[in-house]
Amino acid sequence: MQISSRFSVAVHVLTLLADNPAGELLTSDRLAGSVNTNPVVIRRILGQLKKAGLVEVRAAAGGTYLRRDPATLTLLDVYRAVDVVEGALFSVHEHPNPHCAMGRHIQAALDGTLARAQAALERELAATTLAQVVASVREPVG
Amino acid sequence: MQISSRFSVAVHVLTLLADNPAGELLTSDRLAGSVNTNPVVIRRILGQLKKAGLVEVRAAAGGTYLRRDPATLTLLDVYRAVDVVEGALFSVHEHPNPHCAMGRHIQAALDGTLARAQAALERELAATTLAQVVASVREPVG
DNA sequence: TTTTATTGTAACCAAAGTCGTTACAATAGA
DNA sequence: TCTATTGTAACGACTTTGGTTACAATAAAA
Repeated sequence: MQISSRFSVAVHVLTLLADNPAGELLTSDRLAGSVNTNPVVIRRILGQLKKAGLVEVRAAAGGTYLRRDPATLTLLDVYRAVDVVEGALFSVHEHPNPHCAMGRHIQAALDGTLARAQAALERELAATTLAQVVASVREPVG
Repeated sequence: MQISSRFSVAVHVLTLLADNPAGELLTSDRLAGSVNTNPVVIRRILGQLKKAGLVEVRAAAGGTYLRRDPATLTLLDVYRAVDVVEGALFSVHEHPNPHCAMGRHIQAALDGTLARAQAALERELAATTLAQVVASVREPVG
């Protein structure tokens, strides 16, 4: 099982927007061209990014532009925006046996442990900004 | 999207085994009772744990016992054993547009970033032993 | 040897999520 | 008014998950 590519596609799109000359809009068709997918897939993701305030989308002779400073926009913001993991990353069995005290205690102990692992993942995402991604794209060596 | 409960069920089962008086076997029926699921689900998971050398399973008047020292068995071992994430945790779009250099570079930069996030998660899992889980179950306060 | 409890595994199902696609109304700039 | 674009609904094919039934293989015990 993998985390939906919605997240990586969103970062891809935001990177293109951040790299774009200021003020110029990119259409879902052009963005889809770079990712190589269907424009509707891109529009669905743009809808989520818009809802989270990361981009502004214009209809008609339209397109999208970035609404946040790439230096302060972290991958955790994107991760949250596209709603790729709702709540807990690790699923635990929903209905533990209520008659087994041992079982209940294990679930509780496990919850804490798994939450720490999830937090480690999110800390790493929070430590990476869109500006850093753009920089490493421009200079593949670094 | 969440990581399969196979992983948390496996840790649950191993915790029960570690807490069990030495030498005594637990059947899939009893283990299923604590987790509150079907014995076949447990047996499927035990099969993976056995394959990875974490447990020994006996047929007939059978059952399962732990084969590794809880103090050195980490949650990363379990995570790997149940094969809950094959390869990369984050999926990236499989077919980037080969004609878009920008797109290709973004994919490469993204791969590195996402691999770091995954590594952070796995480091945390590797830092937690089964013995620690057992201890926190026995003493819920700590 | 026979009996018996248990494992190992195949087969099937319903539910959910993903990703791509077609279609079309709504929008806003020229 | 014309036109390019967005927003969204609807659908399909695919995959994974978790539960269930069924039954042969196994090995301990009687």
